[in-house]
Amino acid sequence: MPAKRKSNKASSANEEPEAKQVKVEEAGASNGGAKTSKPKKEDSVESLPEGTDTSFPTAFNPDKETADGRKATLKITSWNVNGLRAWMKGDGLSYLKTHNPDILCVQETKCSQAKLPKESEVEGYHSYWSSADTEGYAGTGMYTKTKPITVTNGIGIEKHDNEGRTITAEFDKFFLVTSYVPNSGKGLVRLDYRTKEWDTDFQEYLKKLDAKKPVILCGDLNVAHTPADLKNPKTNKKTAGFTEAEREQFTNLLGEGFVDSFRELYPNARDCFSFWTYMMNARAKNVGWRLDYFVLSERLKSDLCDSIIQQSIMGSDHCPIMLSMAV
Amino acid sequence: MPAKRKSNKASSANEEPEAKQVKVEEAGASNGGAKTSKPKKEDSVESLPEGTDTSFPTAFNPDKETADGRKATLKITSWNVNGLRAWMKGDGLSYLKTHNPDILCVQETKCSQAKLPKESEVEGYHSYWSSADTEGYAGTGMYTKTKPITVTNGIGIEKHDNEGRTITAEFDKFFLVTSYVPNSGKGLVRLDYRTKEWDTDFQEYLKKLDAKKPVILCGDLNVAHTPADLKNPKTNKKTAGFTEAEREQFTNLLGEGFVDSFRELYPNARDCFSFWTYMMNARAKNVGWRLDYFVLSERLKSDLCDSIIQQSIMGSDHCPIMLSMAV
DNA sequence: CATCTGATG
DNA sequence: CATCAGATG
Repeated sequence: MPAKRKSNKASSANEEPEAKQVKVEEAGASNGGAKTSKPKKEDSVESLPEGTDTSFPTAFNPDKETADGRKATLKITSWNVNGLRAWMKGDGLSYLKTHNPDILCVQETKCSQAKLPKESEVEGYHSYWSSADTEGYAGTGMYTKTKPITVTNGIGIEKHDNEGRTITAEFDKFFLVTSYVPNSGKGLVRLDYRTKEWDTDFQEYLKKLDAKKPVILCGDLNVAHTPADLKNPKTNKKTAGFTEAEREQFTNLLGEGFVDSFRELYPNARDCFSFWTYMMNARAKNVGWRLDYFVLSERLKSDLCDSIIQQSIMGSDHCPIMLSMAV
Repeated sequence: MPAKRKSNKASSANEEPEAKQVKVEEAGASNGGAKTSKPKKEDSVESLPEGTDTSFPTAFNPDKETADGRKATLKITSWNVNGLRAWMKGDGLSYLKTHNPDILCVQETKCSQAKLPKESEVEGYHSYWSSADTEGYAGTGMYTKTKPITVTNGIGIEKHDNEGRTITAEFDKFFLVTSYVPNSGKGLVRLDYRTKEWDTDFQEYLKKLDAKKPVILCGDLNVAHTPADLKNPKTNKKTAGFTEAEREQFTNLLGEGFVDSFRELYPNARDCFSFWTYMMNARAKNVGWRLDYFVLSERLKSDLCDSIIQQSIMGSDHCPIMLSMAV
C-alpha cells in the first residue's frame, strides 16, 4: 500500500477518457431530447452573470481586515516545493526573507531527516520535519517564528503514518495541520486507499482536534473541489484529483464544520490555480489546478483577513498560497 | 552475466585494500632482511635516471613522421564520451570541426539506436553505432570520412555481443576495431568474465582479423597496463582496471604481435592519463589512469607517426587520444 | 517536464 | 561526481 517505487501495471485511464461523452454534451442543445443523459452541472464551470468579478488576490495586501475591522496579526504560507533540496538550490528559502510569513509549511520535501541540507536551518525560525520511510518520497515540513506548544508527526494511525504526510503544531489559539494528501495515482491505483481510508481517517483526526481548539489545515490536499478549480473539468473526471470520490470527500469535510478560506472570500474566482504540471508548457498556458488550500474551523471565519494564491512566485510546479488572520 | 542494473551485494574491496602491505614496503629498507616478501617491482613506478624526459604530446603535431620520414595521412581519435547525449549537449561534436580527424571512435555512448539525437548525424562523416540491449548502458560508435568496405558489430560470439562493445570497420589497408572493454566492476564482481571470457575471446578475434589485414584497435580497454599508467599503483592492485589478471591479459595481447602505440613512442612518459574519476576532484589533481589505447599490429609500426593524449580537452571523464599514421 | 533513487563507472 | 533509467507526480 505505501509507495515502494514498484512498477505500475494498471491501465492508464487518465488521458482523455471521456472524449465521446464530451461531444454528446456539447451537441446537447441540438439533440431532440431523446437522450436520457441530461447535462451534468458538475462537469462544467458555473456560468456567471456578465461583468462578475472573477479576480482574486495574488499578492499580500496588509489592508485586508476581518469583517469586523481587525488587522492581520498572523501570516501563514503553504507551498508544495516538489523536492526541498532542489527548491533550496533554486533559492526557495529566500521566500522567508521576501515575504516574512510567521509560518511556512512545505509539502513534498522528498528528503529524509538525514539528508536535510544544513541550510534548511533558518535563523529566526524553528523547523520541523516529517519524512517518508521511502527515500525521496513525499514528506512535509514546517517553519515557525513562534515555538509551538507541541509538534506531532502523523495522525496516530500506523498505516497512514509512514509517508511523512502530516505535521500538527499546537499553538495558543489553534492547531495548525499541514498535510500532503496521498495522490490517487495514474490509473487511479490508489483511489480507494485515498478516499476510503485516508480521507475518512484524516477527517476523524481533524474533528478530534477541532473539538479541543480551532484548526487551520493547509497543504496540498490533492483535490480540485469544483469545476472552477481546474482548467479542464470535463476531460479530467477520471484523473487523480478530480474524481467524484475525491471531490465528495472534500465536500464532506466542509460539511463537518470547516470552510475553504479561499472560496469563502472569492466564490466567483476563476483560473485560481496553485498547480500546473511541468508538462506541455502548462503554466505558461495557465492550464492548472487548485490543489492547495487553507481550510479553517468555522469559528475561525471571523478572524479571516485574506487567502491568496501567489501565482507569480516560481520555484516548484506549485505556487505558494498565503493566509492572513487576526488571531 | 550481462549488466542488468541489478544490485551488487559483493563486498567492495576496492578502496584502500592494501594499506598494511604498503607500509611494509615503505619500511622495507630499514628491515633486517628477515621478511620473505621482497619489494615487488610491479607495484611501483620504475625509477628513471635523473633528467630523463618523461613528457609526451598532448597536442597534434603535423611534423611528426614515420621513422623512414613519411608524413601522416590518417588521423584517428578515440574518446570515451561517457554518455553520447550529454557529451553532445556539451558541444562534444565540435571536436570534429576543431581537430578534423579522419575517424572518430566513441565509447560508452549509453544510447540505443532509437534514442540517437538527429544531430548525431554529421555532414562529411559516415556514422555507425552499436548499442547494448540494456538501455543507457555501454555502447560504441564510429564516425568515418571514408566509407568503410564493411562494418560489423560485435565479435561473432553471442554472449559478448549484447552490450554494443565493439565495432569493426574494414578499410583498404587495415581493420579498425573500436572497443569499450567490460569493466570488472566494484568488488571485482565481473573480473572472471572480463579476463577469462572476454579478454581471451577478444584476443582470438583480433588475431583472426590480423591474419587477414593489419589491425588498429582503439578504445577504452579498461586496464592500466603498468604502474606508470596510473597515479596510485600501490593502492589499486585490487581495483578494477589494475588487477594482475587484467594486466596480464594486456601483456598477453602484446605478446601476440601487437604494440601499444603510445608506449612504443614514449616508454618513459609519466602522468600520461586519459581518465580521471569525477570524484574527489581527481582531474584537477591529475590523479588518473591510462585506460585508452591505440594498439597496432606490429607490421603497422613502420607507419606510425604519433600517438598522443589530448589531456586538455574536456567533455567527459576521459580525454580523447589521437593516432596519426602514414598509410 | 520536473523531482527523486539506484545502478554504473 | 558524472552519466543514465525508471518511479512518481
